[in-house]
Amino acid sequence: MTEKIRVRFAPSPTGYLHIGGARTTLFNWLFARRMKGTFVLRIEDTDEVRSTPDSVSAIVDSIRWMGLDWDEGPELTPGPDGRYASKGPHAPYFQMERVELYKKFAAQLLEQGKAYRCYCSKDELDAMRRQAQLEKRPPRYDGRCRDLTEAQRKALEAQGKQASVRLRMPDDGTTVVPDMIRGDVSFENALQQDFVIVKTTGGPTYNFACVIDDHAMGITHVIRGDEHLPNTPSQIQLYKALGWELPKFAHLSMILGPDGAKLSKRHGATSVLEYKTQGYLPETMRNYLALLGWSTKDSQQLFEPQELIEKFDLEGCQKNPATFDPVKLDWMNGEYLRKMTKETLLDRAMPFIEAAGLGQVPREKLLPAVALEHEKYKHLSDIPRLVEFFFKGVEYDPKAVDKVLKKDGVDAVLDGLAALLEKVEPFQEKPLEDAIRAFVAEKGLKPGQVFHPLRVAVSGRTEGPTLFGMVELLGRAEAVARLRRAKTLLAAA
RNA sequence: GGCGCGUUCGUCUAGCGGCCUAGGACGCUGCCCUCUCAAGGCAGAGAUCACGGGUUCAAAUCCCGUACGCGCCA
Repeated sequence: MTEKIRVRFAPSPTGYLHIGGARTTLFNWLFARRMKGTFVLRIEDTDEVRSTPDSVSAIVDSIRWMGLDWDEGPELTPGPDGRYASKGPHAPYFQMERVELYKKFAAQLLEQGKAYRCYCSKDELDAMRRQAQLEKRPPRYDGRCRDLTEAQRKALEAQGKQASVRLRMPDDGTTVVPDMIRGDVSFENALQQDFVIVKTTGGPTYNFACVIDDHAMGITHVIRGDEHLPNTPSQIQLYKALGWELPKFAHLSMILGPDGAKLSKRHGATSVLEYKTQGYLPETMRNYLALLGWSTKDSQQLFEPQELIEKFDLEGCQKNPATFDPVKLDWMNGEYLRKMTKETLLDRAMPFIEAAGLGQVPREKLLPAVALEHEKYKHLSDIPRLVEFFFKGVEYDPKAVDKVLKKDGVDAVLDGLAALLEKVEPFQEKPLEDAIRAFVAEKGLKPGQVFHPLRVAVSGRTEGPTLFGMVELLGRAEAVARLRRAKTLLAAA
């Protein structure tokens, strides 16, 4: 029996959950579910100025909207004070509530001489950096506080100097990052600097808190974005200094915008929740994001939810970055929309239908209207836009009127049609079609000469659902009224 | 600037030494279906596998350089 795997997603609550974070969450979650392991959500809120409770909510809501869940981490909803409690055996899962732990290990490292206090001020460090650059040396900390004597430290402290704590890095050799996606990546220790683990404020740095928690929480696999790869040798030295076993690392390639730069705001929507409001489905997001940087041997595109879990593996992860393609996302969302039953489709579209002011329309009227254009939707938000003419009255598209209605003979056609629709019995798709086709033949016209004006008269536009189904759904009174209205429109022109 | 990562159709990717005249998907083009728009079906265009050297009987696949892109540290 192998060790049970434990993975985590560890966002900083400094904004919404963006696409890249969502993909990292998804991969961790898929891996955990696939391996029957545990998925931990840990909030890295050590950046006191930028972290906000709202961001925690945004992240929690985003992950839940995607249909993902965590086994340990914040509770699903905040308490009365707006803060989230933690659930799970390694609680708390907010780093600000774990500072005692970091202090403890910092003290231990200090005591063992594996870390030391550094009294350099920001100005001194800046000067050091400039000097190094001038001399064309790598701009790294020179280790000047490494071997201060007790007396020297006392003196500096007497001057009121604040100390940070730095980890002593090896002077030579290399640190190898064994990565499940990219293989062994090695870094020369001589080029690494003694990095800060505790800031002058007393707070832990990202790299420090991260290592302490990953170990404390029993994380076996660290699956995270590529941008953390250069941090990893430092973290590995920390594991060594603490005498801890390394987790397995897997660094995911980044997601790029269409211009090849890291995906960001200027490329359009980057927040997961924006995709929700734009009418994308969580299942689409999961499927699409899974394919950004991962694939099966046969390049399968569409996956059932369970299938995605069963087929996901780290071996299928891509080393090179992927460009986010909104066009393919749209296609995929359309696929998922088409796969739904019309009932489900309507249920899922309800929030959008209500937002469009159609909440009062009875479900039995909505359902056939929505179903009529089922294959056309790419977003849930398309639905109200495409069906509202059934319920809100016609808005004539001037172009359609010009092109289709303002033609010789249309006037008579509309008249004839109105008279015809008064009589067709029953007022249903098939009898309507038969009657109208008979009308076409009787008048010696081509079908298009009747169908197109009818469509525009009744819906206001040249494209839409199947003609006779649409007329049936409109009902006799409304259809006739719209034909007459279109006629007056013509008369006015 | 240093270090690291990456480079297969416009995009996502398959490929892990011979099955590749480089496969699939989105998009694109054409045709079919058809009352429009879609959806669907069929067909097609599209990648000298970044470039240059090696290694090998044989390289998209292995090695070394170069270029470009990106990231991290500042």
